[in-house]
Amino acid sequence: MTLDQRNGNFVTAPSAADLLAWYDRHRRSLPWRAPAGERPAPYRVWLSEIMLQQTTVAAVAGYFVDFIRRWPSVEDLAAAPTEEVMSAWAGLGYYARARNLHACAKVVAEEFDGRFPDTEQGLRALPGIGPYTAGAIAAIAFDRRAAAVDGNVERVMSRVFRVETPMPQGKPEIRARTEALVPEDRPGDFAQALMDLGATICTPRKPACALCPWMEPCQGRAAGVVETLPRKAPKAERPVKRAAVFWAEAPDGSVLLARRPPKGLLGGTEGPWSSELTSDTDPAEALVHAPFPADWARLAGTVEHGFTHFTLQMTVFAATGVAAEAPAGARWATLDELKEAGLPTALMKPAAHALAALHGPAAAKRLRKRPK
DNA sequence: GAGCCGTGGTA
DNA sequence: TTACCAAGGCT
Repeated sequence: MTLDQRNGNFVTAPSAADLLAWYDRHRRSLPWRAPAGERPAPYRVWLSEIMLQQTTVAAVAGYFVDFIRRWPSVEDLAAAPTEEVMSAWAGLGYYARARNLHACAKVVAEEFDGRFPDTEQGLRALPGIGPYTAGAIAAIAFDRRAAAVDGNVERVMSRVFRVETPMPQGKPEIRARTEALVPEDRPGDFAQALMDLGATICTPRKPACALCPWMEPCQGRAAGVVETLPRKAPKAERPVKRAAVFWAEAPDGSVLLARRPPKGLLGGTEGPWSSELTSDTDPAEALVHAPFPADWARLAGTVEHGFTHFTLQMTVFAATGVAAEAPAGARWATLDELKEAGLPTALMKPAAHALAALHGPAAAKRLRKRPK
């Protein structure tokens, strides 16, 4: 028991044992998790943790199974062409993760003989692995006494300890609080238990406090401020930017696909030719950005896509029966090849828009991803 | 440290 | 519809 100076309440500390007991009864079964009491393969832990960065469990599950089936080991993944990895990742978002994933696989396969480092510090040095992911892999795959502080843990800890300092200023305190709680025994289960608690009980809205193993010691609940935590500064509003997308079809029905530069927005992905997506392009002056001269027709309507920091409004220009060389960095591809290439959602939208306009809605539907 | 970097689900 | 947000990392 300690005294909370802010309100004079006596509070008991949350215990790892209580959380682990709850976890033993309520742990989620997930594709990357080993059965209770077993340690999952580091490759699977790493792959899942990268995919789960800022991405929901539901979105990741299918991709994880696909990747494991296609590349069962880190050596297999390292040996794959980068283009294939990018295609397999298409639709998951944050494409720098896919580039770093492949780079990391190569380092592990070629320099570490296929074995992941088993310490936070060693893991932290690999591409795509930051403080959170290093802690998660060290704890889950190697049972190291490491804290894995993600958005879930931030929420749980800010509530249990009533940390009212706004993020990100409050992060250091939350990390310290978490590290102090990690048990010597079962640190990997502790990390996963904390995430399960955040995902299923201590949710952003309407947390199920009555079911929480830490209801008793929760200071946020005692103060009646649970749902207001963690505190965050208001986000800046998203500007709208305009771009032109050029859908070109050759006489044989193949379409023009361009590979985007490796860094920046949608870096390394393929899609229809377009003006620079991050600059604001007036559709009335868009034709200067076309891949080649042609009889470009502006299609009716626009296509919108929301990114984290801006909304993109795309005007689609189409040309059919085009007999032209593909510009450098681009190629003519059949629609089957386009599906194989995998387009980011932002560019799948204008592609579907063009197909629907030129060939009817049925043609656009064929673009949709099918379960393998 | 703050901006950049996707996507789909939810209320 | 808008707004928030989900197992963050890089620059």
